[in-house]
Amino acid sequence: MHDIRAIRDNPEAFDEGLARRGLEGLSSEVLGLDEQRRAQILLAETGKADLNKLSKQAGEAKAGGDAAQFQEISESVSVRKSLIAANVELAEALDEKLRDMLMTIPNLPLDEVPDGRDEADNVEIHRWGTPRNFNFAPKEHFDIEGVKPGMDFATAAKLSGSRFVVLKGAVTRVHRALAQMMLDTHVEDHGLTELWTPVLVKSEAMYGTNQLPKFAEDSYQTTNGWWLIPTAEVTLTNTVAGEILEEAQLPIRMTAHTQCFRSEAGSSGKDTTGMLRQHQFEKVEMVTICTPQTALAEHARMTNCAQAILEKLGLPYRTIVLCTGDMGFGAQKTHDLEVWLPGQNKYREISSVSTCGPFQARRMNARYRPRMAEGTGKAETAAKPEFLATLNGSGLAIGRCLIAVLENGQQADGSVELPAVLHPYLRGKTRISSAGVLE
RNA sequence: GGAGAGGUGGCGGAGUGGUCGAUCGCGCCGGUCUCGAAAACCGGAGUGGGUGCAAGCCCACCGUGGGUUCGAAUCCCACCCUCUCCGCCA
Repeated sequence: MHDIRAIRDNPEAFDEGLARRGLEGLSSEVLGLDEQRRAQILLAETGKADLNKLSKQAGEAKAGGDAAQFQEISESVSVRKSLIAANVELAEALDEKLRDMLMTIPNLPLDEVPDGRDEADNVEIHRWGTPRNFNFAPKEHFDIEGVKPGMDFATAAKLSGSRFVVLKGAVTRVHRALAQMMLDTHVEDHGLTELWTPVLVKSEAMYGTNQLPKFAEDSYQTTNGWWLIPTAEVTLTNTVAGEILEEAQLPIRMTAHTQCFRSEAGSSGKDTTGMLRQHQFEKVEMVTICTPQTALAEHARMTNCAQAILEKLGLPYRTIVLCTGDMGFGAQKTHDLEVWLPGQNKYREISSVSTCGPFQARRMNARYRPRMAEGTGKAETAAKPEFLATLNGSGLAIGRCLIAVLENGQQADGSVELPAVLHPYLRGKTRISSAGVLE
């Protein structure tokens, strides 16, 4: 959510930011509403101040035993009350209207983010690994002989419909090994704290991380009002909602392995075969809570954490900066990691790492108390709470990572050689045979 | 699901109709003392909003939403949440 003061102070910058995202300027609309709202607040509060004064006088009259005076004041109060109530109601309505408007306006891109309309304008900033030279035509994951017995879309369709999968045998072991390897790496090599969280959350949490109010149709809701999280960003980030942290506690770097649920409402027809795009999938998520000043450094760090996983797996990838027109709603800057999928002969998104600045924190009312500079301890310099910065990134999407491992490791005979880093997690097994057996 | 207790400022914990935005303790900040620190003592400090060049003034906030009253943290109603015990259960 945007800070109305910032818009008031610099409406041009606000509109320029929106323009960079390909959106119409909204400052005049927002500020017009803000002005109305403030005028109404003034009206309502003046009325309330009046009433408060009269109440006090009534109390004094009563204490002084002046019944006539008390009677007169009481009556004058009741006459004014309804008018003031109407003013208060209108003020609240305008306040809510402004808040609702601010809630649906996306975050502004940082200066350094490249301008552009869509994914064609994204900029590659890093490339690692060389796609293997296959001496045969590499297949997509669901067509590889050794994978077929372990990836059952027909049975999943019977149970749940399209965009679901049943994994069996060797493939489940690899899937599970990937999750463990990612978590262990983040915890031990990268110093993140592992959390295990609910996947059912209240609406407030979904508001905090921008899924609501604008993107309700992308997620699932239970009959009693809980939402199924589309990503652990929701639970991890909202752990600090409503809190005031001490600067010394920062940064807080978290990771969690969870199920994720997405309706994929806007993507019918896209990636319909295979398990690239599912309604239910697993992901290891990373979230950092820090000061706005350190957010960019943390963003770079988090990108490295995600890249490290792909490098450990020996999977070729590239990292791109999303252009202004392709960034998600809450992001100030986003890196996407794209892994090489030989079956598709393409790089495909496997991780998205974003800094939101104080945008989500403002929604969540998540703040920190800045450390005071030494020797400046006057009362007026006492540290006021400020909004935190929040960052999130996949580290990584496990299903997509599984696909990448299978496609990149496939052999001419339909077997799959698995990355060495996974062998310990497979009790020394190194490959899936063309018959689908882990050996 | 049943019974009970409770939700107050950064934390702990008072407060049961009118200078209570809230006693007190801890923690925090400044000062005195000290070579320096600790202790002790003195002083300061809630959050959000409106208004004003500013000093300041005003409004709201004691889980949430209603109600009673001239006036509510305090009384009434509904809801939410937490904790304890019992039951059931992975």
